Amino acid sequence: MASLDLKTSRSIPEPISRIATLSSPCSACSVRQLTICAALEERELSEISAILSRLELEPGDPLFFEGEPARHLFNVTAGAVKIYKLLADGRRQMTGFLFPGDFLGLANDETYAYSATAITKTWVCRFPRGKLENLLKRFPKMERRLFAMASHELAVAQEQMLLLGRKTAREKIASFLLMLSGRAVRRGQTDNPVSVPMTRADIGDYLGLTTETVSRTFTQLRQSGMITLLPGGKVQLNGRDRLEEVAEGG
Amino acid sequence: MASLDLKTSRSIPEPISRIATLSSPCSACSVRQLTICAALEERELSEISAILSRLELEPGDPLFFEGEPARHLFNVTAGAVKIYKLLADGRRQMTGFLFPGDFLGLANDETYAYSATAITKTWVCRFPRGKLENLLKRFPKMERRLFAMASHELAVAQEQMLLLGRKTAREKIASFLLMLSGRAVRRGQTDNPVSVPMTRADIGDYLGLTTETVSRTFTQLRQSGMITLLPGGKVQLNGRDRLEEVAEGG
DNA sequence: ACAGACATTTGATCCAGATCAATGCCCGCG
DNA sequence: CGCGGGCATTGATCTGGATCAAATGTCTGT
Repeated sequence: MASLDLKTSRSIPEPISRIATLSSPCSACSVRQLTICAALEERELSEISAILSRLELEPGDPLFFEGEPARHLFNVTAGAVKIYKLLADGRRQMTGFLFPGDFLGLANDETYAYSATAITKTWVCRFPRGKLENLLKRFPKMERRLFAMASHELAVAQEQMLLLGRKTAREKIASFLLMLSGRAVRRGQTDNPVSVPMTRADIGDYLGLTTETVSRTFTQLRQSGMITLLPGGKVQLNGRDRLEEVAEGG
Repeated sequence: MASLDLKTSRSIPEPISRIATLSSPCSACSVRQLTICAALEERELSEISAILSRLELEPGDPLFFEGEPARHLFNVTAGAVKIYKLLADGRRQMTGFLFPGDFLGLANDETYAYSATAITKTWVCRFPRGKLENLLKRFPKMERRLFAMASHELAVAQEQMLLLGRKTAREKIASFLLMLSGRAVRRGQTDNPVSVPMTRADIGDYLGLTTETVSRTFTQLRQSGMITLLPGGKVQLNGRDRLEEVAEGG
């Protein structure tokens, strides 16, 4: 279970997450079309390049903690990140899993509303909040892009509320696998088998279930032939249509 | 329970929701400082006034349905609106209750991601999507304001995920009452007793509970002296601190 | 004031998923 | 090659909230 003092503020520990020495140019960024940077022309990329730092994170490294002053915004370029909120007694709700192209760190008041931790070895671009805001003022297209991404997040969040409030364990797991698969395909990766880089506990905290129920439900879906569990955290979906029917309560 | 064909698209039935004849000027709008219109100078208000229609809705009147083409955006100026998503078999998840100053209708793709219905007699300003977007381009401050409102919604949505996934019935109801109270105060209304204009069924669909559990939990909180149920859908909070402790699982 | 339609409350029972408890599996490391 | 520490799985049992079932309130319109 979570140690209870996760909220005690320490920010990114620079010794662990060292600044990448190789600054590969933004023009070569493989996920640029998925991020806010898609709003910039080739010749404008140097502007954003000038304000970002590239960080490399090990599994378990924190990006930031809930309640901390929100000094940076981040863009995932490789790996996977989990974002979550905690209750005082340690109960945890994962509010999202982030993959290459995803953006995080938007803060409504001046502090982060959630904590963020790398799941796998992860690379991120980090933008100082103030500098990025200045850039947004100069490039309205980029601001519009960011707004569009936030709107999309909002729709995803509402879908997740439907899942958390009204779906059964079986429906939740089916929805989860389809979500991972759909997101993989949007990033140009293989959608089947789907890579599931997080632990059963993390999945449970995302779906509002316990580790045990997640495990049992995977077993049950496997036994009914809808999925096959492959080594290395991969899951093969045997017939997306059947899973979709389960996910929507059919 | 919900009739199952709610998704069959009809949009606002104009006969029911008649266009207000009195177009009180935006300069006299009592909730202007809470909405996107707060971003405009006094002299710019005519621009927004020119593209909006004022609608008056009766309890139960729909604003729009999930899946419908998203032709309009709305601003609540008086009353209360519920927004929700449905599963195929009629299970419902309320994703929000909206009050004066709140904005709705943001759509990520070209269709609404949720349905919206008036709870009480309600007044809204309605903006055609395309015309509002043109205005946003001309008034970047307004776009920034809308973005800030969306960011705020996102933080609220994450808080709601924590509630849905990890809180007990008691904690959910306590959180709900505090949320209503906090929002009332932001609109300059009395925060205690708090007005609860929605039914037990609606509350249940918002908190991921059944009507019966909502009712029982209200009774339980009443019996432990933390709240008093007043006529006319009002609830008096006896000691906010105690309720807050309950809401955070203390 | 009264009928009818809902909304709410309360009671009895049930069950999906939580909790408690081993055991198995896998991988890194000495 | 065997040992130790996290996961993951599986089993047994418990329980919070769902479900099924009546009352009982409370508005609305006539």
